[in-house]
Amino acid sequence: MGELPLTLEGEGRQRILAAAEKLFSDKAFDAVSMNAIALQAGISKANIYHYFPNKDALYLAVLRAASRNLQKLLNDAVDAHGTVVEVLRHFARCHLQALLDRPELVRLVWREILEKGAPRAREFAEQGFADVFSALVAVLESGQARGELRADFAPALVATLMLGANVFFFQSRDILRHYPAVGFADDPAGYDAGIVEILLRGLIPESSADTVRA
Amino acid sequence: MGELPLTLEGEGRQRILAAAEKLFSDKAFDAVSMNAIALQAGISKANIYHYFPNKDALYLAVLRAASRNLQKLLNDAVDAHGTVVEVLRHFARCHLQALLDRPELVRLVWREILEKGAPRAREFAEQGFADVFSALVAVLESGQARGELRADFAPALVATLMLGANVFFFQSRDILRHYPAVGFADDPAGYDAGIVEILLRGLIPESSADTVRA
DNA sequence: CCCTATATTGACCGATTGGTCGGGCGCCGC
DNA sequence: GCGGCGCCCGACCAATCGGTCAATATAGGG
Repeated sequence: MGELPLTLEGEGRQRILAAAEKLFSDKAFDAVSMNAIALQAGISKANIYHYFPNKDALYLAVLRAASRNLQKLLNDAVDAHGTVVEVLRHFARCHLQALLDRPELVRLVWREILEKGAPRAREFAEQGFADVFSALVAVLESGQARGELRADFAPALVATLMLGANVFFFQSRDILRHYPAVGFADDPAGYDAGIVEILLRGLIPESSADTVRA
Repeated sequence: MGELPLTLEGEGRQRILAAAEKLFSDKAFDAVSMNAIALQAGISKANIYHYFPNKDALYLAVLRAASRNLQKLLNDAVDAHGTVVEVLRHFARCHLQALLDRPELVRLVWREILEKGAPRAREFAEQGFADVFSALVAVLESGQARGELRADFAPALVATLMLGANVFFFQSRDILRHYPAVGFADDPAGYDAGIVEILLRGLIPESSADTVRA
């Protein structure tokens, strides 16, 4: 018992998980049949039940793995060094790149968050959200403490703004692409560079910035 | 033929549409059965087929109506007067309020946009997006032309940023609410006020704003 | 070689799915 | 009174759903 198998452990299990991940990321839970998963994995439907007790458990396992992988990806975007401004630039770019690199994971997890009627694993999907959000808030707070950023804004609000900018870009990229006025749909790095610059410097010309305060 | 009925026209039809709208906004297409819709509407399943040829047509009709209503709501947020800054403040507040007032419509339309596997009526759902986005871009452009806003940013980028801030807030409000650092989850007006202020004035203290340009 | 444990399968189950059909109910013009 | 027509329903259909089961293939250890 417990001896390490020389042949790939759980090779069949991984095949099933990969197939289910692909299908569940494209279509909703009820729109994906166990037959379709078996077909995609190249095995029989009954064989799935050798590894997973039922459809919900399989879905949960897929979401669990996706959530873990996504969380790891996104956390990599947070660890950076240098001035706060540099960290923010790095975060924005890496965060969006992570989303775009693994769109299946993002769609999978985000759909679970949006679904109002069937919270199968909502708390679990929210976990990835937590770490990134908290880390970003911490960065902003330290920026305020060091005097690199204004002290009169709520860090959580700016964190929401930045995350929202990236998530919204990810979600609506296909729509934005066929707008002539949008030149950044296929240039996520440029998008984030612009976003961060605007956030840092604002939209008001400096000469008239004081007129806003009234 | 064509005589106006004194009794409510399409009263049954409206009942079905309302029931379907409620269910389709909570759960995905395949997760909502015709039986459930009939039950919710208080009629028989067979009766639905007297008004709609099949499930897809019903869903399409629901999405059509929702998209139209949402579009109307959101367009109201755009028409405003005064300085560009005032218009932006008004837009942000009204736009988010519209989303929060009719969450069923938003979820319905937005799910259709996110679904990668079954574009039942994507183009149709995107229609609402178009008007709001264009209108917001126009506002920003006029602000630049009048010199009220800086001239060195892309209007479409800022429009994306603002819409994303609201949509993301709408989507993740339930998650944000149980973060202690977030005080604005139940104060959308305050959230948007903060967003707009940051966008206008930036995060950098004015004294050190020039250090960013390097 | 056999024995055991894991993998894998086709056939099958009851329940539910989207959709159909024939007929009943009620109202309005004749 | 009496057709006709829009509205509405219970019963039914084939197909598919998630899930079960008994039977096989496939290994590796003794």
